Amino acid sequence: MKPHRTRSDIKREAIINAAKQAFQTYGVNGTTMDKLAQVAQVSKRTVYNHFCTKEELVMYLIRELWSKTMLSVAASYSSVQPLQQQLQALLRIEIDLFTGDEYLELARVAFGHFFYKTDKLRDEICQFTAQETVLHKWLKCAQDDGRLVMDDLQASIKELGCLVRGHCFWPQLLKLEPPLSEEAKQRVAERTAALFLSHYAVERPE
Amino acid sequence: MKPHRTRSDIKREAIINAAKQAFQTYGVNGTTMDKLAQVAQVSKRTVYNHFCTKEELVMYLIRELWSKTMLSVAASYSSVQPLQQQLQALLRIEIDLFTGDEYLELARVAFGHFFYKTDKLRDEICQFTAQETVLHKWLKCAQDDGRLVMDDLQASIKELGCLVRGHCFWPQLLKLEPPLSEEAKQRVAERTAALFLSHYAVERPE
DNA sequence: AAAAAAGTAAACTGCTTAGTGCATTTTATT
DNA sequence: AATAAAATGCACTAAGCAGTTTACTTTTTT
Repeated sequence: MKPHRTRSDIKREAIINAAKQAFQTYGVNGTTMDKLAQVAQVSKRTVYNHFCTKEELVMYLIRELWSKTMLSVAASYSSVQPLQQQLQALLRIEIDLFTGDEYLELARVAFGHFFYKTDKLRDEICQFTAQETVLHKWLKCAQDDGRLVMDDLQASIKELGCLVRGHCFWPQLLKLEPPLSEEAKQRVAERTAALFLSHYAVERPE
Repeated sequence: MKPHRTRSDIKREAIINAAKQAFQTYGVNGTTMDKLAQVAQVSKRTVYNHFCTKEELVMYLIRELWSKTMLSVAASYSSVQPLQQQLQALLRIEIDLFTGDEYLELARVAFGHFFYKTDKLRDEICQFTAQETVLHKWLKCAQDDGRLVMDDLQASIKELGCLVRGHCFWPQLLKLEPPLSEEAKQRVAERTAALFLSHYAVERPE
């Protein structure tokens, strides 16, 4: 069945796209509703017909993009595959998530908007942090299987997170460094897995 | 010789302190010049007598605090001390720098101000990044001494930086996590050094 | 074709804020 | 004590911006 995109739908989409782009480029405060309407090729009144206030538009964007980005991935531990190979693949998934345009743009809008409203930011972030469990589960399985020995699982997870985000998220969030190339992503996954495993993996000729 | 702090000096200092605090709390945009004058217990006109524009005040603060923060530390490699001990101490210095109130507050003001002016941010940051050489030098010495083997020195430095900043800078910058306690700082230094060395240090009974 | 729903343009309200002008008072210098 | 320098209070300008109102046109639905 055809969605039958009405004019209203088209206008709405134009507004959302314009907002996404403008917020990401100029920030929420730097984007006036007049400017936004102009970019969206839409009357300002139409913007207000779809979103009662600017804040509502901002929150809609953040939540909507967020849920789109958060398609959680399934991955499971294998007791036969080499750890390096498995961990590397897992990290690669995480890296791809962070380096995705959608994710980074969203993060920029959200952090820019919430930079001085840190309470709200925490609230919003709490609602999704539950997804961080893939790595967690895998590490636990590997530990139970006796192939990893970690005295403090939480700390080890954090170490992985720091390495990944430090390479492909924080510098890009502030545009201090350009986005990683495909090779660079792969390199980060490899090196990070190797570094991590050489500390936590038990010695065993494979 | 006595500095002879005139009233003018006192007022100026009050302005600077008020700005430091207000910018850090409410952000540059969230701090009006009227509010600032009120906090500083000073006439708004006096603020403008000391700083022609708000922007000038912002940039003064950032540059001034920056140079204060950047008292570079001296540290040298020893071929007899255990690597873990040396690296741990070096990391601890770095951690202390990042977790210092001055540094964090400055970073918040700067990032908040430059979040959507990334070109200017890069320009400003370029002028000080030369200081990142302490770790660099140490790693090179250890490598030349044959006790570390790193295929890519730059990448290894980055790994250390990710681990340190990921633990004690980024989350605190956005107030997603509270500042580290003294024990926590020590723990991060220990764990990070251990993780790093177990990958890059050559086997040798000490 | 008529009615309802949505969009448009432009002027307008109300509020905030950076920065100024000026007459007056306070502090520092000679 | 006289003069210069800095600080003050307060009204003011000019600009920007979220959100509204109005009178009118286009699209969708029935």
